[in-house]
Amino acid sequence: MEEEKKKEEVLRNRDQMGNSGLLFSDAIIPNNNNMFDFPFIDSTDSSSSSFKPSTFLDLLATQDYTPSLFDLFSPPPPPPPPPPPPTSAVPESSEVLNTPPTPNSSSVSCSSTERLLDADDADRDKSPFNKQLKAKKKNQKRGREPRFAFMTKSEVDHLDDGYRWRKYGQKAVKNSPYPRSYYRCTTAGCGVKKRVERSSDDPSVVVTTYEGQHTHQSPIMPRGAISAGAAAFASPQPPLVFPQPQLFRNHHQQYTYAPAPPVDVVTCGRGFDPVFHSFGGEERRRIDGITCSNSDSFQDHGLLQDMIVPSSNSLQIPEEDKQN
DNA sequence: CGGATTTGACCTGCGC
DNA sequence: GCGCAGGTCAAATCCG
Repeated sequence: MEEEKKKEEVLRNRDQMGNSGLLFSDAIIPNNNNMFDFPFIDSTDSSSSSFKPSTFLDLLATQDYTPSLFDLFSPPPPPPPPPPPPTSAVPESSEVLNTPPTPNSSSVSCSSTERLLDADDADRDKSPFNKQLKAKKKNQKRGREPRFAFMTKSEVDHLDDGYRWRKYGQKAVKNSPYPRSYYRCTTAGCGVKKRVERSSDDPSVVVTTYEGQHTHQSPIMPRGAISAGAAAFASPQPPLVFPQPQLFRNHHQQYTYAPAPPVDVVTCGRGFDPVFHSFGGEERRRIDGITCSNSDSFQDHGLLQDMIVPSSNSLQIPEEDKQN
């Protein structure tokens, strides 16, 4: 019963989001598949062939050198990618929406990752913090950093993802009664930022957007749990990591996919399925060709459980990658 | 007392 | 060029 209600709620949210579109100017990529079924080929990895786990779990089992789940979404090393022409429809910044695991969060959606790290971004990642900030100011352009967005149904705005964040600003968002909070990773040398805001359409949904990649491991992250990510992207260098969702430990979380994104991301065949349950669940089921796991029967596999990943075909693949 | 948060001001990009 | 909105800074304040 409860499950049914949850599903309905998720669907509702999904619809709302779909109709109104998230605030994200960035693309939110919907996925039809359970994150774990998703082949994790990050667009970043031009050679997706290197690693194609069939499920997230596979990823986990495969590699462990990477600390965070988000690694999966880490942008590829440095492909000097000439920004795809507008026609390519590849948005400057695609984001991956996933579910941030927090106690209060119940549903999440995921989008795609932005893959292009322009030189500027790369520099920032390497440079000291203040330098990054200054650079940012100079090049304040939206959608340039790799982003990873989560839509979480949560009562709390700031979800604990395992990293330490420091709030450095808050702004009112146009067309939204809810303010947007800006956080920066407090780890020295790590310029990862994240924005947290509530959906104006559905106040119960918190949209968390991670920007940049962690240059360190999650301070409170149990190593094995999430390492799969990096592997997924087959990125030879695991240094950069996305915020690690410690939230994934929470059970009974449902995930919702964001509405179809205006991105040229390759979306799954038919839109996305709004509700995804924690992966690793025993009762995975296919809905419309989508594999889902039942949150109720969900077992604790670590943070990853709650992660929902876009299906392989829903993953946005950069033009350059596609060509490869 | 040190670290985190708040909050108004400032800067930058973008659309008109 | 101007105004708006988003993003960041930094001083003040709060809290453990």
